[in-house]
This record gives sequence, C-alpha cells and structure tokens, in this order.
Amino acid sequence: MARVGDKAANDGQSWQPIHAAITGAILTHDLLPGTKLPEDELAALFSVSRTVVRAALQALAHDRIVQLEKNRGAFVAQPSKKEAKEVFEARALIEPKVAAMAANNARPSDIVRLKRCLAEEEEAVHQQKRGEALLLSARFHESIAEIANHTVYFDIVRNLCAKSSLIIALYSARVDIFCERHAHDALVEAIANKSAHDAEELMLSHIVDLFSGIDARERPASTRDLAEILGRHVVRVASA
Amino acid sequence: MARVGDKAANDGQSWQPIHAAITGAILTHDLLPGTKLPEDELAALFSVSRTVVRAALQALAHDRIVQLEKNRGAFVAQPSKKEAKEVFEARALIEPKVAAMAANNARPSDIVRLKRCLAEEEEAVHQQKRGEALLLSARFHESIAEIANHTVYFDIVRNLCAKSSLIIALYSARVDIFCERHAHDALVEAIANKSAHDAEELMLSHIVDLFSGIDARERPASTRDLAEILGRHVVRVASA
DNA sequence: GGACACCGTATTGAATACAAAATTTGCCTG
DNA sequence: CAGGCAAATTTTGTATTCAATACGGTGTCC
Repeated sequence: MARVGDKAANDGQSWQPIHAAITGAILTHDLLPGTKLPEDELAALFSVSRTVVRAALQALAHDRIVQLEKNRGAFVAQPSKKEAKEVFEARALIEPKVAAMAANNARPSDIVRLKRCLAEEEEAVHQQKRGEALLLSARFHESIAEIANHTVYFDIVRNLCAKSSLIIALYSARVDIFCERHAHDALVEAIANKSAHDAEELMLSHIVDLFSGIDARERPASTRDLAEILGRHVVRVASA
Repeated sequence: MARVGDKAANDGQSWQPIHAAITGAILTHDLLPGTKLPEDELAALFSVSRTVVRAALQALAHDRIVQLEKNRGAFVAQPSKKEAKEVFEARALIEPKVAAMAANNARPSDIVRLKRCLAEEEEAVHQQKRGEALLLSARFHESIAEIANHTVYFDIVRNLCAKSSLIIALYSARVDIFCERHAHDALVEAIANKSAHDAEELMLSHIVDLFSGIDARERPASTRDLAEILGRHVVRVASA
C-alpha cells in the first residue's frame, strides 16, 4: 500500500537534495540559527546553478526554516520565543492524535522500523553523537506521522519537528535531551499494542516534557564552513 | 501590536502577487481543480519573467494547492477523497482551538472586522456572487486565525482553507453552501462575548457540518482563458 | 581622533538564452 | 480509414547574464 511520505508522488524536483541536506544539517544542529546561506557557496557545493539553489531556499523559507531578507540573502531562521511556544502548543495538539492514529494503523514492519530508529538513537547517544541523536529523535516523530498515514498531519509534523530543532538550539535549557528516550520506548510499546489511547497520552506528556526543557535563555550562535557541514547531509540519489 | 499575518515580516517577495492572485482565483472557484497553469501565460499576464512565475508556482506546490509534474507543468491540484477527509479532520482538530484563542484575544476592532466580513458575504450571496461568497467565507476563517494571533496555526488554517476550496469544487454535494452563514453569525457572537468554550464548540460543529456537505461524487472540470479569470484577482500594489 | 561620505566589491534579484523533454501535427503504411 | 511513426512545435528545466542593492574600506572633513 502506498504510504504517506513516499516520494513517488512529488515528482522529483532537482532542488530536493539541497533542501534535504540543509534540513538534515539543521536537525543535527550542524547548522545553527542565524547562519547565512550564500547562494554561490551552495551552488558550488551541489554543482548546480544558483537558480536551483534559490528554489531550495524558497522552499525552506516557506517552511519558515530559513528567513529570506531582501537583497541580503538567506539565513537559518531564529524563531522567537513566541513562536517557540506556538510550535510546541501545536505539537501538543496534533501529535497525540497522530500517535493514536499510528497505533490503530501500525503493521508489524512499522514497529520494527520504529524500534530500529530507537536503537540507532541509543547508539548515537552512547557514541556522544548528539547531533545524530537529535536527528533520529526527529525522524522518530516523523515516522509515527508516516505510519499514521495522514498526508496533512505528516507535512505539519515534519515542519514542526524542523522548527523544534531550531528552537532547541536557541532556547534549550536542558543539558541532556536524552532522558526522552524512555518516553519514546513507552510510545512504541503503546503503538505496538494498538493502544491508541495510551499512545495519545504518552505522546502528549512527551511533548509537554520536551517543552519544559525550553527556557528563556537565548543562545545565539552561528558557524561557517558550509562545505564541511553540508557534505555529511547530502542524500545520495537512489541510483538504480 | 503586531499581528500575525502582517506582511511586514516576510520581506516582500516579488512573486507574492501571483501567488495571491492564483490563490484568490481558487478560493472563488474561478480556477477549478485540474486547470493547467502555463508559465508563459502567467508571465505575460503579470508582465514578469518566467523566473518569478516559477517561484510562485513552487510556493503553491509547496502548499499542495498546485501539482507540479516534471516536464509537464503546473496544474491546480485535485485532492483525493482521502485527502479531503484528512483536511477536514485537521480543521476539526485545529480550528476549534483557534476559535477559542480568538475569543480570548479579540479586541473590539476585531469584532467589527469579522462582522464586516459577514456582511460582505451576505451581500455576495444576495447578489448571486457565489465565488465571492466562497472567498469571503474562507477569509472569515482566516481572520479568526489571525485574531488568535498564532503564526503557526494561522499558516495551517490558511492552507487548509485553500485546500478546502478545491475539495468543495470537486466533491461538494450541497447546492447551497450558505446555510453556514448562521453558524458564522453565532461564532462571531461567541467571540465577541469572549466565550472561548462556546466558540470552540460552535467552530467544531461548523466544520463537521461543512464536511457533511462533502460527498463521494466526483466533479472533474477545468476552465480556460486564464487572462479573463486572473485579471480580477490581481492585487494592486499599495502605491504610496 | 572620530564621524561621515564616497567608491569598489560582493551578493542577490530578475530576465534572457539555451537545452531537454513532451506534446502535437502530419504523413506514411497497413 | 485507422494506427503508428517521425518531424516540428511548444513548454519546461537549468544556466548564464545583466542590473540593483547592500556591505566594507578608505579618505576627508570637522
């Protein structure tokens, strides 16, 4: 059965690798809020013209993950504290429903996938790969939305996860994000048991818990050397 | 106080007039699902190069309001029945919360604005301007989201309203959409009274009611003569 | 010594030009 | 007359070019 998130539908736009690479780098915190994303540099990195880079940047801007400033360029977005609150408010409303739907929908292979995701996350934590762990944590939430098989919610959740990554980079007070892993474990358990109500409750408390780790402390920062950063996030095109 | 939806923030991209015109034409059902949107034609219409038209089309595609097919062009999207269900499911979840927030947030000027919106809608109905009435109905929902002053929800609601317009064009079984006006009236009343709970309930039942008018009947159609259609949707730039 | 203005450089915004793909048309063949 | 192949046209995808704006440095004036 066709599932949400299959890339078959969206006829491959050539800018998607760039979009994916930048999104990935944001999820791992390799790219921090405020970082400038110069068109020339990206064009050189991906060996395309600025035209296609601009398309990718506009898509990211539409996600509100980058901010376009006229005649000044593209910057990784710096969500305000108000928006941070909004994002987690929306997640608290939507993702519990999504988790419940996933519980009703999940097939055995889906459970396997979720568990593999968690295993990789755990491994990343043990290897002190904080960025990788953050990425996998986001992918976990996205996977649940994919299992729920709801295109509209899937799009929303993916977007909110990316924004959350920026918010965590800016405002996270918690040193260790990884206490959350137990929440993820319990969630998979509920989904595996098809306990929609439990999944819903667990997801809600998980999101509330996530937001409780967000604080007023600003942590502005930016980095350079996009080549080094993005190189690791290029998704290889599935060459037959 | 700065409000959500102010265009100040998004530094004016030059494609926004085109995006707005097409979105408007979709909301009025002047543009029907499946209609092709050729780049040359739009470029000529708006007196810009294809470059900026493509940017607008990509933004619309990101909204999933148009579908881009590789090497074939852009078409107004034709949401599946599954997606139709998803859209109204999402609206039923999100918009009641938004209405409650609007009730808590509304200032007198906001109530005035909502009532003016309803008056214009009523006038459009009496003038048999179905398209105009549909547009104003969508604007009413968007206005509530704007009053709620929640950027994330505002973006989502606006997108869902546009998708709903496509869905209604494809699947609406009801001849007369306008029984809904009473629901809108009651909603404004609740918001004016700052009765968040009432507003939430009324919005939920309104959305459920809207979806009940959606049926399985397909109604595929498309139109031509973009120039005539879109001419009325060009938003004049606010020349000082 | 500091502030401001001017100029050079770099980067973005938009249009044009070129290449590739698909659709359409016409023609030929069965 | 129908079907299919092939050239021609149209339309999209991408690169390149040109113009406009912002940034940084330097020199001068106060």
